[in-house]
Formats: sequence, C-alpha cells, structure tokens
Amino acid sequence: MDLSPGDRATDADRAALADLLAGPLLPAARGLLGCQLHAGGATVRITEVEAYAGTAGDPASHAHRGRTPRNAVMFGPAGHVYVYFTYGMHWCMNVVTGVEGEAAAVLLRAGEVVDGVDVVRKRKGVKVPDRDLARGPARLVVALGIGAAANGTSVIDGNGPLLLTPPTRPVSRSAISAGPRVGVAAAQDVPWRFWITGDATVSSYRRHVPRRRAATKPAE
DNA sequence: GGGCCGATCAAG
DNA sequence: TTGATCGGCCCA
Repeated sequence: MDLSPGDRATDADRAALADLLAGPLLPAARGLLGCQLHAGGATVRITEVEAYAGTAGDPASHAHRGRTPRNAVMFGPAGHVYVYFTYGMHWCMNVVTGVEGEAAAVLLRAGEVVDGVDVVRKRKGVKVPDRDLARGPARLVVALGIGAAANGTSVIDGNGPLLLTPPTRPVSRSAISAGPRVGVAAAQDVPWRFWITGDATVSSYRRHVPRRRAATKPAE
C-alpha cells in the first residue's frame, strides 16, 4: 500500500524539476521553496535555502578552490545531492544545480515536516516542538533520516533515498524574502539566502562570528 | 605532520 | 554565550 518514493512523482513533475534545477542558480534556489522532499518515511516542505555559486567567484562555496574528493558531487549533474559533514558532528545537504562542471548548489536550510511527524519525532526525541523538527540544515537532514549514504544520489529519478516533488501550492515571488547567508565569513553582502516570508520553520539568522584565540579580543 | 577553522546545535 | 567534536585543506 505504501507508495515507493518514485511513484509519488509524475513524469511531468520530474521534467519540471529537472528543468528548474538545470537552470540558473538563483531561480533554482527560489524554485525549491515550497517543494516537498520525501525520505525515510517523512515529508518535508522546504522553507529556507541558500545559493552557492560553485567555482564562479563565490568565495563562500565549498567548490570555490576547485574540485576535491569531498566536493566532487557538486561538479556533477544537477539534481544530485551533495552531503557534507561539518563541526565534527553535523551533516548538511545541498542540491546541485546548473550545468555539469559549474559546481553550483543550493543548501537546504530548513523545512516544515508535513508528513511523518511521528517518525521524525522518534528520531529526534519527544520534547522537540513541531516547528523545530527540520528547522536548521543539520536538523533537516536528521528529520529525513539521511546521511553520507545519500551523497551523490538524485532527488529526481526516484532511485535514491530522496525524492523531490513540486509545491502543492506554488510559492509566489512576492512571498519570498532574501538576505545574507548564515554563518559564512565571505561575501556577507551577497543576499543569497531565500526563505518563505513569515514561515515559523525558518531558521534564525546568525551572522558569522570569527573565532577568538585569546580570552579577550580588542574591541571593534 | 601541524594547526586552524567551519554552510551547527543545544545547554547554561 | 560557550563548548562539543573532527574532517578538510592550507602551509611548513
């Protein structure tokens, strides 16, 4: 009775999403808002993303210094997932966009769990408010029950652990806000973080704070 | 081989 | 506000 992930998307859905993700970075990023991601028995509606321009002069991108074993997936085809480990404990996920070799990608920063709340809660613990279940990039990954094994798989073809489907209700351009990316040291003036205005599941903005070596730092 | 810092989160 | 915790990447 359960639909396999691949059965939830029509061919038209797949074509439209493939088109969106293969296109220019910023429209792809905005277009991902409101889309639904199915995995691990849960469905998350994407509410917040960040765009990274790959090698094309974006110093904040993991691909900025060129291809390495870690970021290799970013250089591959659009619609595949780049999953990386950070801070010694967290996994985050990106959807690759644009043309092969460009290494552009969209970080999924937050979402609303619209199905499988009980399953997610089992993974996360009981005390977590609904709105926080996928609020923040690392928590979103946990909510979907994915990890390193998802790296390099497609969110479109239905063969991997993740499946992306279009918004049930389109998100209009006027309902989208933009601002600086969270926690990135470089290019703080680039407003490539996009979110659905007013949505409760959008993660809170934190500016990048440089590490302090000494106990006290000169005032600035 | 050493050291630094990171697309984070949760507790105090 | 701060600590946890470790892999990637730069530099020596």
